[in-house]
Amino acid sequence: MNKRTIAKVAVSAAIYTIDRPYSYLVPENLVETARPGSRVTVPFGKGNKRAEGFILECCEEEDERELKAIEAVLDETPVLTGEQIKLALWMRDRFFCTAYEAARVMIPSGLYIKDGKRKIGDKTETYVSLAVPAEDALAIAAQKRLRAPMQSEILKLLAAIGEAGIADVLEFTGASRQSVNALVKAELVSLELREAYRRPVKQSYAEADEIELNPHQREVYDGLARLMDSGKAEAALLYGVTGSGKTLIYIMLAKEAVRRGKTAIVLVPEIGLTPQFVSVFSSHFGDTVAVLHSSLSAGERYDEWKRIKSGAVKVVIGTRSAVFAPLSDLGLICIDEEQEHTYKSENSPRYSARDVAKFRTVKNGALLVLGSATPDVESMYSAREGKYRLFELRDRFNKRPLPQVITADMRAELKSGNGGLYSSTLRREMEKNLEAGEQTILFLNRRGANSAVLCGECGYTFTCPNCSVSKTYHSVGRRLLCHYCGHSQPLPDRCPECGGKLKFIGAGTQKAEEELLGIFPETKIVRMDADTVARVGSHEKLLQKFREEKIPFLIGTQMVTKGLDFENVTLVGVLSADSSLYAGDYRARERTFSLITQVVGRSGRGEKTGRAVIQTFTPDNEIIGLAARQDYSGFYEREIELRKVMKAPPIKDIVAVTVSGVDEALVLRGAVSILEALRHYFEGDGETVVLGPSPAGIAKVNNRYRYKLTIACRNTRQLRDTVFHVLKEFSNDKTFRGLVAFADSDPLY
DNA sequence: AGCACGCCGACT
DNA sequence: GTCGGCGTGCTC
Repeated sequence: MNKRTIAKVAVSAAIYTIDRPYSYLVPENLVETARPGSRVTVPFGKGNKRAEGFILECCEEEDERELKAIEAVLDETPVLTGEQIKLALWMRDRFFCTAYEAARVMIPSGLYIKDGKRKIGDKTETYVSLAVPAEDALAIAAQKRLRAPMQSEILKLLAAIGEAGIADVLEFTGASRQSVNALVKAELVSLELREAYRRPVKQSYAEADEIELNPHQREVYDGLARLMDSGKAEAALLYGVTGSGKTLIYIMLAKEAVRRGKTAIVLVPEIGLTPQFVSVFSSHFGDTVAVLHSSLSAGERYDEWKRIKSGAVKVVIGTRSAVFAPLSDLGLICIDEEQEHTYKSENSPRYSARDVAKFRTVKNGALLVLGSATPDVESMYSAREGKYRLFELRDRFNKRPLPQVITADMRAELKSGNGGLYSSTLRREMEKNLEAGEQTILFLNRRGANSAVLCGECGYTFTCPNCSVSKTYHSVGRRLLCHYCGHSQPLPDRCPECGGKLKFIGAGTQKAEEELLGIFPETKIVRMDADTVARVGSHEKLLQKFREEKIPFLIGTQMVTKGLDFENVTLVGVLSADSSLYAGDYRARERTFSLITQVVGRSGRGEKTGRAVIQTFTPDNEIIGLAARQDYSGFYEREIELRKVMKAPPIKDIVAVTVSGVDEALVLRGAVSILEALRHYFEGDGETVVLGPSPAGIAKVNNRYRYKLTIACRNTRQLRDTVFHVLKEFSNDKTFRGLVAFADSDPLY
């Protein structure tokens, strides 16, 4: 019997219900390069279609089984680390995805193959260095001063700094490439072609002063830093009101991790927050900071990833997927605003960055810090149960008092004949601010920033022909498009039904701006929505304008709630506090509380005390009252009681199963069949409840109807195995041919 | 999912 | 006789 080298491969063509490590023969000539973590191409299925895969494991086997062979190895060195391979297999079990899908989110798309060639090439740069000792170089420089002044300058520069990129050398000395060539010929300097990195971060940053923590921050920092001593994995919830200095704690902890030869990841909830984090971290960590998020160009992302893998990076900052950064010796992961739903992926792999972070910190004996001003009820519950260490920062920076909050009753406004967006209370406060030359932020509690279009005469709306949603208007190219399937059409001049005039609705920022101009005709306003952001290029630029030109008003949706730190903002207006309250899911109250609390915290971050006006039609609503008082613990106590009654998380876990297909009746029958199968398996276990089917939040996407089942359970290995089993049986059931079913742990809705 | 194998009806 | 319909079952 002969010994063969076998590779276990995660294959791209394997769908969820048939996914497992597939064994392939490693041909003699590939034994050297086929290593765990490398990508390969393999034949798969009856037609031996070419598929891509990741090698999970290599082993020697005495086996007679007829095996197919690996076709080609795509990487000279493995793209996945050993830890990432383990993580991919864990994600497969935990998030109902294939190992290939899990592995694929860990590597930059720039690595992907097109027409047999990599899309993104490696960038190289020529480096110049001295070929002789520095003293000799200086002596020669002195000789050459008159005959070859440029060469002389280059030698002096290199004697001072050792080596530099050729572009920098030429720019700094004003020399031309000929001078460098002459020096090379004279064997005084040498050239070297080196891999260069496309950097998304500007290279120059002022070095920061030492951070000085106040006694309270110091105490919290010491407690957290002590957790790093144990060498065991630890998880902590850092609960600190807005402006209490959580970012300083992250920086200090990252410094401590680096001092111990470890590395750190800092996650932020949205791209808009990365620039300010990157700039403050760069001023402390210089070039050893890398940034990862989805709006980097493919080249930048690829290069940051390479730089991280090379070991040159100590601190990675980024959004959700940055949790996969291939850092070795990970010592710390901080997740800022940990309650944000953006940490959960809505498409496969449907992972939660918090859970992935937990996995990685446990595997590395590292520290996990979840930071928030309004922690997720589930995280606070874990902290109170002793699963996380709890740390609190109670004081705002410089002991600034919290803003004074006024609730404006919009019912009363309506009765007294004010049907507009601004209450008399808010108008009065805005007037005061205008007079005092102070700035105001107005927050519209709406999701997203795009607007829908309807006919002002017959009420015709533009709905997507494939999905059950309204199309949104994009000023770029003046088109209407569907966010779910991408269906797009030019905006007609008139209503296609009655020829009436079209009206823009939606986020309402435009309307809020118009009405505000009606009240203060002379004033300047910065409006932040998809339209204006697209026009100026980035929302950074709009904020800069607001800050630098001291524009009196900033109007926006959720993008104004986070991270903005403007000293001169002393008033915040929440125009419609109620609108997120009645979404119907168990997280609606939590989202509303968190949103209002955060936006109110934007006020009064400088010397002057801030004010906030919360406008509501339900001033007696408990959540609005609690947010107005910034009373998180009051909110938590009530909410946890409700969750106990509702058997919602954290008391129970939720796993959702979604069934989709073109034929709505069949989808419904399929969902019922899964429901019955699940109930059959969970019969008599006393804690698992299966509810549904109900139409999904967006009932139709891409002409496919979607129905959902909700399993309230303990999300254990055994439970997930059962769900997997039921989904597998379902996919084998011919009566439901054409339907697709998938499961999601802790879905958003 | 995607593909081949296989067993029944209308064609040269 | 044979081309091709899509029902069935497997994927190293």
